[in-house]
Amino acid sequence: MDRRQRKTREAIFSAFIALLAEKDFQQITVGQIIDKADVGRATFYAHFETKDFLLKELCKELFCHILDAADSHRPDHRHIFHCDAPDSVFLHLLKHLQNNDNQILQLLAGRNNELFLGYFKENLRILVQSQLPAFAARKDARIPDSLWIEHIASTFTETVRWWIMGGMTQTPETIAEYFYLTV
Amino acid sequence: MDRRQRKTREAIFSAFIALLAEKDFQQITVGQIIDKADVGRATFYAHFETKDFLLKELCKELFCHILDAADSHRPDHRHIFHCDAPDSVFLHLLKHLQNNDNQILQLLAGRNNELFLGYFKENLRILVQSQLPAFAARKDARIPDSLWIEHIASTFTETVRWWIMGGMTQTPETIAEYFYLTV
DNA sequence: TGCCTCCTGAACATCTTGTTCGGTTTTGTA
DNA sequence: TACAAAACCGAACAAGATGTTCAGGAGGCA
Repeated sequence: MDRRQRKTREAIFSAFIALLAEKDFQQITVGQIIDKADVGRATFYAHFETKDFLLKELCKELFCHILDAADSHRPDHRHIFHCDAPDSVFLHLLKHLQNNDNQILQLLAGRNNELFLGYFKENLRILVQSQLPAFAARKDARIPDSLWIEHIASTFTETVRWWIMGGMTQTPETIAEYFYLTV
Repeated sequence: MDRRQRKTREAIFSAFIALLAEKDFQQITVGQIIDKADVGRATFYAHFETKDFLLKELCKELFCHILDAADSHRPDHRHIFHCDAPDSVFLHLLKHLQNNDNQILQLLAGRNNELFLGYFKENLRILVQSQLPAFAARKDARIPDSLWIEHIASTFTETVRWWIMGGMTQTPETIAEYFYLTV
């Protein structure tokens, strides 16, 4: 990719993230984004079809990355936190969050948290599916599988929301404990 | 309230609900609402400050009503379903939903489900708080109270979402059982 | 150097919002 | 029935956002 394209794209993303931290997504205008990013109007539309597409691309960059990273099938990544036990993937994820990878915290804690927590959960579902055996012991046989997956994914998401909204005063280990106690 | 005011208000609500069933909230314009409601533009703004306020008022009408109705402190309502046990409030609520009070189902199942499920959960929190004793037995002492409330409210909301999205093929009793098994 | 791609910035038509106002209809009441 | 108050109409309006276009300038790459 051309260096100019890369720089423009990054400038837009960066401006967008800054604006998302201070006002509602719906109230952000393309004019504000290009002002902050210091790019031409036509340039913006050359990169992103619309404001919603920009959001979608941003989410892709953020969550696909962090959740791919949490995927236990990638040993090159796992050793960073020395997590070997198969059921510590969620703890791993919490540590990533605390580390504030990609400024994801500002977005999950900011004015648009609902938006991003929604995307977060959406991507989480895949991870949960691969981790299902770890929860088999707690599952009552009467509960349908699809509901069980939803339940685990939303319990984790809501626990993370609670953690962030409360100022993240607990350690990732404590939050992971809460998660395993509630699910 | 003047009969004209009532009719106008109802026409706007009705048109709004119809539009919400077929397109995203953000894509609905005031022009479309007043066309469908057959009401003048100035009239709309005399009733609702803005489109967002209209949404808020609609939610108030829908959820405050259904959740007030579910409140066990109102015996005049409870006897409809003969629910005497204090822990059957949630089952009561599910029956209300199945009954499709106020066309609430179309909204919870339609294109804007996230929006309404958010409001639903918001109002649910108060109900959960009053029902906490019923869940005391399942609560591990290490879990903070505020997280516990969030967990119960979101588990119920997510169970309802799963129910509705799946076409509501189960009975309210089954869903209530799932809820008590997962929470 | 030279070509090609990308960016610029201003102009533009179009749409949406929320307000205003003179005139008309409806309502509740005397 | 008649009347005053209220609610509604609808057209017009300013302000602002969206997405497109285009001629010209600047930067990257070989």
